[in-house]
Amino acid sequence: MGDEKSWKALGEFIRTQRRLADMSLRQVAQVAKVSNPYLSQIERGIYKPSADILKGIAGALQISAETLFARAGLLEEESTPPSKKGQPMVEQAIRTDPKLSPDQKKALIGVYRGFLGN
Amino acid sequence: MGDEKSWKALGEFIRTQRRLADMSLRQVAQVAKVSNPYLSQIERGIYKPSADILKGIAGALQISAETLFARAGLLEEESTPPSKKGQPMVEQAIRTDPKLSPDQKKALIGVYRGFLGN
DNA sequence: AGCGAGTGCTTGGTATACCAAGCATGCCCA
DNA sequence: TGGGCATGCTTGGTATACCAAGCACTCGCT
Repeated sequence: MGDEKSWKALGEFIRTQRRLADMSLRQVAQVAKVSNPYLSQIERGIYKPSADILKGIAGALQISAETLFARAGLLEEESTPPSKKGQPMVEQAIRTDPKLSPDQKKALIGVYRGFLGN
Repeated sequence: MGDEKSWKALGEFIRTQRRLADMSLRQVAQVAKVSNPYLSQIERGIYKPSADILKGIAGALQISAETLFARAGLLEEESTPPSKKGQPMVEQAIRTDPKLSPDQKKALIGVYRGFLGN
């Protein structure tokens, strides 16, 4: 059922985030309350973590659980309830901010997109 | 880790929703691609369904997966109380962006304020 | 009554999520 | 050179999520 691929990608995403936060396997594992080998295996896509494990990992990495769920393909929707559908709120707000120069806007949006994991 | 109580409540919620949709265990189970005994046990709080099972059940009951995840206590409630007027649009948008971690939000806002200061 | 089809539940078993202990390698400092 | 100490990984085992088969019951129908 699980698409295999999603899980693999999820693992890589987690590893990336962990390295980005400059933390070791054991550090994250301890905070997330899982064993370090298991975390390792998750990162390599060998096992599919259950939901509460995912939540723990998200907490340890200080990223939102929703993000991980979405990455794992467990949430169908990109929650885009209000306003504009094509563009995220943040980008829209940045673009329309009169106090920012064009270069600054570009930089900010760049950082923002970087954070989203792309 | 899982609060026991949440899982019990989740099960009752699922059963309620199922009855409300006037469906039998087997019907929902088939659509959700789980066995009917297992679904029964989930409804009685005996087992904690994994995330993809939850997603399947949500689909079968035509309710959003997010709702179930929230019920299961897997998503911390975002509860974005809207609009503070004194705050710039950009900061507000950043703070309420579900895809950003707290640290990332802090960083982004930091960059933004830095730009305004120069 | 008797049966057929519906309901939810119990039970034995299998697959897999998850862990404790330990291995292998690399880095630092005496 | 060699012993701590950190890193990520392997392995054997346990707990539990999940299923197939079947039980006990109820409700219409004839």
